[in-house]
Parts: sequence; C-alpha cells; structure tokens
Amino acid sequence: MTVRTRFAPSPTGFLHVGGIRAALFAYLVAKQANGTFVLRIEDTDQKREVPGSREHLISSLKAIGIDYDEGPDRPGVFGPYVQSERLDIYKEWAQKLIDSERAYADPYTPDQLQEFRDQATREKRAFRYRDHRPKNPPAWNGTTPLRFKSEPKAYNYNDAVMGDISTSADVVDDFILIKSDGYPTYNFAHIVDDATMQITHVIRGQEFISSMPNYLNLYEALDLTKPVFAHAPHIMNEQGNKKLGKRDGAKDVLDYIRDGYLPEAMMAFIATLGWNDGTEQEIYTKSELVKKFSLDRIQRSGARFDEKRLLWMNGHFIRELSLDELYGRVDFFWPESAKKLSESYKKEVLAIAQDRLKTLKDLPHLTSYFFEEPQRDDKLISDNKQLKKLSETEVHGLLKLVKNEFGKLDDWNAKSIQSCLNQLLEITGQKPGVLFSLIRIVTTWAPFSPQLNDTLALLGREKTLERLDRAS
RNA sequence: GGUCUCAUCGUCUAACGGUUAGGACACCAGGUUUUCAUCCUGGCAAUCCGGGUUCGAUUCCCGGUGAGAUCACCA
Repeated sequence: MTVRTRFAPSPTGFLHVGGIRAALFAYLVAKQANGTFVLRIEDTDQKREVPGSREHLISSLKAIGIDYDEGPDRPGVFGPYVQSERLDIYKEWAQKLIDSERAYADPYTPDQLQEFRDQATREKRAFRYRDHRPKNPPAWNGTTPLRFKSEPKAYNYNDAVMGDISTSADVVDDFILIKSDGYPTYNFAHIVDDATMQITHVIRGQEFISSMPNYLNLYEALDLTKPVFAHAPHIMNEQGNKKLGKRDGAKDVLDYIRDGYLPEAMMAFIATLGWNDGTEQEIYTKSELVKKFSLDRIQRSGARFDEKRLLWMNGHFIRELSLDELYGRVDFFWPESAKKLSESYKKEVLAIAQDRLKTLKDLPHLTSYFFEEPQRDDKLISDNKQLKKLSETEVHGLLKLVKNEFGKLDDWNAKSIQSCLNQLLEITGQKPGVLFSLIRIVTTWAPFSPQLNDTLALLGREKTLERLDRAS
C-alpha cells in the first residue's frame, strides 16, 4: 500500500512557521516511503475565509521546498481537493449515517443550546449535547444542523508521536456533521476526505487530540479503516507559554524568505525544532531529512521558536553555498547602487562577504561602500580606543604616507597591498591596530569590514586614493 | 473547572536501569600578528519536588507542582 499523507489547512489566515511544521512532517513521511503528499483546502467556513490566503499558503509551501503531488492545482484521481467543491460527497456520506440511524436533525435553536451550556456551567459539570438528545427528532431537511449519534465508549489508541493515549467514554459526544448552511464541519469532512483520498497517515497539530474519541467513534460508525494518527505538539512562542501565533509577531515563511533566510535553512530549522535523529547531527539537508525523519522521534512537548538558532543555521547554509549558487540567490538583495556593476565584480564582493552574512538581507550594509561613496562618520575615529589618541595632524601625516606608498605600487592586488601595508608599519612605526584601523575606517567608513588588503584590492587603487585624499 | 498530554543546562536536545549526564545555539575568555565574520581552543550551565521499586534511578510506579492542548453551526 502506498503511503499517502496530506496537509489540510483552512484558508482563514496566513500560514506561519508553526503551521508549516505539520506540512513538513507529512511531506517527509510521504517522500520517505516514496509515497504521495496531498494538499487539500478545507474551506468549509465561508465566514472566516480570508481572500488571498489560499494563494499565500500555496506559495509558502513552495517557497521552502514542500512540493505536493496532488492538490487544487495538481489534479489527481481523488479530487477535487477543495472541500467546498465536494459538498455532494459529504451529503452522500451523511445519508449513510442517516440511513443507519447514526445521524439526526438537531431540533434546538442556538439560544436553547446556550441555555443548556449555561446550566451545565452553573452546575459545574461538563456540557454534553447527548444528554439532551431528542427522543423523536424531526426528519432532516437540510436547514438545521445534522448531528452524529455517538455510541460512547472508552478508547485506547496509539499515536505515532504521543504514544498510547486512553480516554473515557464521557468525552464522546454528538457533534455536528453538517451545519445549517449545508457545509460540513471539519470533524465530518476531514474524515470523509481522508478515507476517500486513501490517506494512510494523518499528521497534524495536537489541538485535535482531544477530538480523537469523537473521530474514532465516527470511523466505526462509517465502518472505515483508521489511518495512522500522529499529533505533533505546537511550536511555542519565545516565552514558551503558548503556541506560536500571528499575534506574538510570528512571521510567516514568506516573511523569512523576504528577510533573507534560505529555504533549506527554514526547513532544517523547523524540522529540528522538536525532532532529532538520535545522533549528534545538528543540521540536515532536505534529502537527509527525507531519509532520516521519523514520527516517533518527535518530542512530545512543545519546543520554543529560537530565532538565534535559526540565524546561526541560516549563516551556516549560506557559507555552504558555492559562490555561484549564492550569487544566484542574492539578486534581490544588492543595494541599488550595485545594480549597474558587472557580475564579476559583484561576485568578488560577495566572496569576501559570504562568511559574514547571517541573512541575505545583510548584504547591503556589509558591502555598500564598494558601490557608493560612504557617509563620513568621524565618530568611528573618535570612539576608537587606539585612534582617538591621535591628533589631527598625526592622522593627516599618516594618511599622507599611506597615499604615497600606495601610489608607488606597481601592481594593485591583495598580495602587493599586504606587503605595502607591512612596510608602512615599519615606516610609520605604528602598531597594526592603529594604522590598519585608520586606513580601514577612512576607506570604508563602516564599523567593520573584511580583511583590509582584500577590501582595498577590490575597491581599486583609484577609489582608495580618492578616499584617503578626502579624509586628509 | 472537566478531559488528554508533557516535564534534562537560558534555549533545542542525547543518554537498553549503571556515563565524570553528551552535543548544539546563546553567552564569556583566548588564538588565527587591524575591525567584523568565519575557523580553532577553553569556560559557564540541567535531570521540577516528594515518596516508593531496585544493589543502583534522568530512566520504572505513585502523589504533588508546573506547563501545554481542548471543551463552537472554527478548523
């Protein structure tokens, strides 16, 4: 039997990093078994649907490299893959339950229901709809909710992540199958869909664990084979006190990509948040994840989202990239002033910036002085422990000497510049901390920059002398 | 409050009942004869509490405590 997993989001908001983890896990389980990964859109709540979220969600998945084999825009034999287009299917399955007397029309008004609930609250007991199950419900005409007639029982079942879970019969209740607007509830629709789409592994967030007894009861009423269940804990916010959500400033995946994070870093980071393979490996490529991932090694408690670790991982992946590869990725991130420069020059700049990039977005402020005249900032000198001791005339004297020696150089490359710099140390009698810092600062006006000889070589003799001139 | 689940450095985590409780991020210090970054070396730092079981519990059991999830005509 081929493994089929699915990711089934509702288009009610934006897919943030917490939500995408379930998708990643489902994807990995499918790919690992050479199976199929399905995207299904659960849009049964028309009121909450957010325009554009469907597209956003799809591009988020694609952005970090989660490709689905079947989905709204990838037709397969089990379609349609959008729930609002499957209403007839749900009606059919609902009819089966009506026929077998496992579904009935809900005769109560919302107000009446609320009264039942309030009453339960006053009496400090849990509300259960089935305590109010009508004796002779009217025939269902589609304008009132259709409820599941549960057969409460205790369950012991295995969850691929959480292990053995047991529940009492108390929590099985008569939930709504079809709403009065004719749309099915998630509780009903997803089970019908998973069955008809032949899903073998249901991998989702742990918010559904508490509904499992109801689902199990429904599977039995429908006489369906149960898939493997896997409920992953949520990713928590940085305080660790609740699940990560948009309100905590949780960014969505596309935000991270826009901020210069690599898709492979996002994937590795999200996968290892609460999962590891038991070895001391910290960083995984996509193909390693596909090979090594396993549901039973997912941590059972929620992990916090640690931006610092993400940043480190991103820097790592950036350094791993070949120069050409990296060059292809930073296109969007060059400062405006770099746009007109040649590819070869930009590649040289990129080569000495690569180790320093934590995100691709760091590129402009790390390299802008190669492309445009930097803003002079005398504080860089006056705040420098070594340089602030120098008088203005001393500074000018030093710069003059530097200019002189640089002017005499036959070749202008990193090597010749370095030997010239070494000579200058002898000529001036200054320590490198003073002389090199001074040159570095007046040629870049940046708080830090790559190695001095490399920087000057790339800057070119003309610009170097020009900037020395301007400073003296 | 009911139900379900979880609990190792600040964070992410490893450890068939026997380890000086390991690794990584972060942080700190040193080195790579300028800064920043990379790289290397070192340092700081943890088994929630209380009972059992056992020759021996991070590990098994019970009880606390703490945390999370859920209790909708939302998913």
